[in-house]
Amino acid sequence: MTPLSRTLGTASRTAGIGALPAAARDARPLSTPAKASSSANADDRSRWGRPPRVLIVEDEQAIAELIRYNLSKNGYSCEVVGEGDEALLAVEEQVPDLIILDWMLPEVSGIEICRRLRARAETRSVPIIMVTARGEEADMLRGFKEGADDYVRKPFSLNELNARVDAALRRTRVTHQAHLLEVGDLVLDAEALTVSRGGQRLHLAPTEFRLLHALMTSPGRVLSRDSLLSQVWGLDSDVEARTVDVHVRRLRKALNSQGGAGEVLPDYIRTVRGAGYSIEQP
Amino acid sequence: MTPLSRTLGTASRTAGIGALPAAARDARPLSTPAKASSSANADDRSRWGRPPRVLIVEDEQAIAELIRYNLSKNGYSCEVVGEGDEALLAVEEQVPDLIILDWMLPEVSGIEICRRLRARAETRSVPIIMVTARGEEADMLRGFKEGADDYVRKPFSLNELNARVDAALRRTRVTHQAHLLEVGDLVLDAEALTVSRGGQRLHLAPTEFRLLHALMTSPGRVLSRDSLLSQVWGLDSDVEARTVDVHVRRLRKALNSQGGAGEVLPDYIRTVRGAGYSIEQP
DNA sequence: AACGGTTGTAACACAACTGTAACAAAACTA
DNA sequence: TAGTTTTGTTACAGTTGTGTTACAACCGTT
Repeated sequence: MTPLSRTLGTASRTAGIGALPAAARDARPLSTPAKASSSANADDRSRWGRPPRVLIVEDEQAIAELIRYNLSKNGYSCEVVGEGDEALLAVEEQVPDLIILDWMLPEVSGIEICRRLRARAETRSVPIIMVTARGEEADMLRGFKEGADDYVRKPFSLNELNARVDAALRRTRVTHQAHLLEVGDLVLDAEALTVSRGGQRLHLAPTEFRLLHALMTSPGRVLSRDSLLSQVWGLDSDVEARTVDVHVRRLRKALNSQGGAGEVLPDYIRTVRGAGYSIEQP
Repeated sequence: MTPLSRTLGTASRTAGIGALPAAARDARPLSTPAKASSSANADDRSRWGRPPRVLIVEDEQAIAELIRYNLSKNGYSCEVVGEGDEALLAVEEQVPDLIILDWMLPEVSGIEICRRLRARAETRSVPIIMVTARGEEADMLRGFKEGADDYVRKPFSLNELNARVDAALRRTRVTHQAHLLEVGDLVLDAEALTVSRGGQRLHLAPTEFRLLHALMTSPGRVLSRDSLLSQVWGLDSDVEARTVDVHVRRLRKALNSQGGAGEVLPDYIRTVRGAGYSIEQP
């Protein structure tokens, strides 16, 4: 009944620019294009909604501290324990997003911890990065065999460790944040903020663009209206779920009506009744 | 960039990872099967239903051959290409389960390939292991940033490579296959919410889909109408038991009447008089 | 102040889906 | 074989979910 009588909480909405306006200035939380920055910091924060939690299991204080400092600097939340038992307790209390595990521990061996973690359902899929003294290949193989995800030799480069931590965390969230997304002949460039189909440039309104971006980030997967609302409109928006439908309609129109002619192309967006929408090759 | 460390004999590997619960925030009651497993190779075969396919992108013939030999010996199916273009073509033709990518390629650089692969929806989640000459740390960081999953320095140990290949595939299995249910040539994807028989996509109504999902969760097992009612309609529904029959009928129709023709395929759903229904290969 | 592009909502139309009842056809029992 | 129980099949009316359109508010620009 009441047409937009409410005040927009944030005045941060950008509208019409000529060519392809978009979310550039519009600091929408979840539509951030991939940044060329080195560590995944801001990126990971937005993906988890909180700094990823890393558990460091390392008995040599100096090294532990080094790792902790380094990761903290990159926006991770770290906890350090020096012994295997403590590690298991810490995990019991709160399951971390990633574990950095020294192989040579005083009491319970790294391998034992690894095995225990893999045995439990809650921790089965938590990535484990082993750290061990130089080239003990047998150890390394053993570690992989027990279900470790990655392996770093001491002495290691902090950059390398960072990179591996980022990679491991990225994997748990399957999507790699690339700035080019392709599905069939649909190409979305999250950096240039452009979309084209079959080489032909399309014009999308900002919301349409973010919607398409959300869909193309996980192609084939069905996204519910709620999920899209939080991705496209932000977690704290009071927009009706049906609004998504209208924007899907607009997006479809923009994608499928090539040129100005009345011709209609096959549809990329699939409606899944009772569930939501997904994008896939028609 | 020649030397490799010697080939250690053993091919013994184990992997003890099960599936992790798939979060389906959209649909109604869904549950995921969890299987236990032990041996990696036999396991990999059974998970994929075929030997995992590995694409090796490496211009130095000797090294390529060495890797190929080694992986083949361990039950992987390998394809070798020497250039970036070829790699992209090969992937176009058939998406491999894993890619081993040399960083230093003659024409198109490894990084470029990596980027291209990450852009395309079909290859976005294929794990990539980079291989590069001695500690070019900058390269490594770059690689991870572009979405590589792992990194191996030349000269590398074949055992290490094997271990990393296994670990990467194990991860794919965990994250990727968790939401796939298969019975015969029937495949249900709980994430994409799709069902196909013999590769042919089928259309199911929501209730039919949930019903099939319930049946496929425990193939071969007979589920009573009550049990199906609670799984599909929820524990607190006041739906007649006979309604199940009607939906089974609809589901059968959808599954067995391929295409639009009048032809009828063998039936996957078995009626057990006095007990209920079960799904199994016809 | 007017304007063109954009956005969220409401309202209606339409197609798809759902549960039930009723009858037909098996399957079992005696 | 006749009688009984269980399942298959069909039709239908009510319900729900989506597509579509129109519209007023909004924003930045002119």
